[in-house]
Amino acid sequence: MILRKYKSIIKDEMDRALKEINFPEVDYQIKENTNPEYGELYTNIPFMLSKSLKKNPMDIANEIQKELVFDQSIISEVSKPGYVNFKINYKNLCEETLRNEITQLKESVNIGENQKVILEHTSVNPNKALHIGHARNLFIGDTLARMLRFTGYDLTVMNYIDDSGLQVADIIVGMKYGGFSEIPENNMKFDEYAGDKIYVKINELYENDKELAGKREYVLKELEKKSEIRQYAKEITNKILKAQLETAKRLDAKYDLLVFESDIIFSNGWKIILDKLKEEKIIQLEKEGDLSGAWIFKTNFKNETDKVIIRSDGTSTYIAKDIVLAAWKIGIINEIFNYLPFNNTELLATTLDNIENKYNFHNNMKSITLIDARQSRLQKIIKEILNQFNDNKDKIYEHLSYEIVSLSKGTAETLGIRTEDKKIIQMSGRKGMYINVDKALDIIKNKVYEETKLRNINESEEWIDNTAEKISIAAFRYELLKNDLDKIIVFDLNNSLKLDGETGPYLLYTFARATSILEKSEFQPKIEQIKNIHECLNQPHEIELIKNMAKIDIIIEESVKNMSPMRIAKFTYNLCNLFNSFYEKSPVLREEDKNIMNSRLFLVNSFRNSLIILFDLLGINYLDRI
RNA sequence: AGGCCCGUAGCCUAGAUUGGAUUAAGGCGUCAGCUUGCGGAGCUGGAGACCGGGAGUUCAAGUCUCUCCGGGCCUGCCA
Repeated sequence: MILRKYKSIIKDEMDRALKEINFPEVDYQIKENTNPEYGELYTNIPFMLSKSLKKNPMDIANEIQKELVFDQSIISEVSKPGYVNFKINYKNLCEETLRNEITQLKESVNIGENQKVILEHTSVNPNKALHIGHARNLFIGDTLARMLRFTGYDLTVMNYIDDSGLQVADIIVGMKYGGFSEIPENNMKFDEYAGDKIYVKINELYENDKELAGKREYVLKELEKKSEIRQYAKEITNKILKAQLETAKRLDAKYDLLVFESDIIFSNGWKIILDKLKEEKIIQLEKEGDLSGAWIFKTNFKNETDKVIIRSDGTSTYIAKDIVLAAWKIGIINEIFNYLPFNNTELLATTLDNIENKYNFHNNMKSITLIDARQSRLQKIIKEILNQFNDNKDKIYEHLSYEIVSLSKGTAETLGIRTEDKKIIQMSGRKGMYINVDKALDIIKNKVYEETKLRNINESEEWIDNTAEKISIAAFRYELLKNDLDKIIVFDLNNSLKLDGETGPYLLYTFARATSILEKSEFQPKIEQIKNIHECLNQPHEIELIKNMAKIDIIIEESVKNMSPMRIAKFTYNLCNLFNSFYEKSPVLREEDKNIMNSRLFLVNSFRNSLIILFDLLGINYLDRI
């Protein structure tokens, strides 16, 4: 719509010109300039051609530039060692940017073209409450989901529920044989109760109670049969899951589909996959050695040990279920589930009940699985196996990896964790070394509540509480999104209580400022009523703000292509930063020249509209006042 | 031991895809300012980085290659 449009106009004309002068084809790009002095865009193709043409870049640049023909909105210039720069007429850029409309923007960034994609995130074992590491997964996943939908993908967001694993078994052992009550004490949230009170304690008890430890193996086996214990476990895990989903809802994450591991186990999917694996000789029966009698997958990777898929006793390993799930996602096998609303909500869940199937979630063009970096090896193996199926053609299975959240030494110590000489502490659900999402949020909220109250003494208790809740979530969300996926986040409670600088509250504050101006102005000007808006908004800080707003389409496109929520987060922060400079330097309501005032007002309104779009992508609820 | 990831001011973090042109950008902290002015959860300015070390490729390297150092993770017939 804006800068992206100019980029493609320039690219087209460049292509034409290069063909005209008969230059060899190279894969070049139109890039953004870091220094606005040289114009908005440039190309470095003269350098790329310099060698093969045996000419110096400056001459090539001149040759190209002479051939280029644009209308008055674009000026091309050659500068120093051999760049061709493109300056976009500020009048055009300014007017087009300020007229930003969401429908137009969506159209211009429609890179998905309705392609069917499935995104899995969260996927926390239903035996404990979400901790802040899970929150990172959830925030990244939910933000990606918003980005993919915005750019026109036909997306399914799924949450995988491992309801038959060892971790669930621990809770069942605790309740059935360990003497733990099925009802939490003091109205504790059920997921928190299971995780904090049972999971941690039962693992301690195993140390000295061999019989209890034996029960765990028994329960685990029963979970894979249609047994009474399985039925019981289903009830318990559903209660935990509901509690987890309450937290997810508080964090503003939305899912379309829950896939239960137990439904994979009891479906015919595994049999189909197993036959295919054997038939296509992807796995093979080991005849001798340590793994004798097991079916294994030999990896191509250097020095990797072979992966057991079926144990010598005939049972399947954990990875087997993942292969079925992955194969289902990209349509290597047909639909194996039916679907029912979960807990009477809009959220759907898999079922094997024989009902009419109105939905179809398998067979996606692309599958994105968001799991932390520790599972990279396993995911690599799954991808490798999928690649070997004959009927896997052009489908993409992608593991989107992100680094974990660790605790700072100080924060770990406040939890009573012995840190010894370690600088950062890895969380562990089993050892009870973690910070619950709800608790972390409550701590942040207490602080935000005080700050909000100070600034809004006349507001109702309800208003303050609701506002504090929203600000806290924005703070938490931004905190976990602003780093790139490959960076470990060291979580420090004191640090996350910061409400200024590059934070969620700063974004909300900026939004409220912009809103406040618009509320106080008597009318909203139409751009047609303003004379020469580009001349009224011609101070450096105004130009910089507008030019950055013009980049929104490019940023959204790049963020999606690189699966980078961080890029949108940083862009939004930068835009707010520029707006606050504008706010200090260009008074709006106090400006005496009516035309200038209206121009600024119009800018404020456009900026606010841009923020609404960006906040929506980031999952931040905007507030007109904070 | 092998594989993957990280290393940018005191601390944290950007610097995208495919190397490109200002004094390498921002936040925290620190120092100095700004409010009878549209919300100070803000703004302006200062100090603070030879981008972990070294070598290489290139007209051009924070960015690519190699190597070394430091840190993290993974490597189960557990899930």
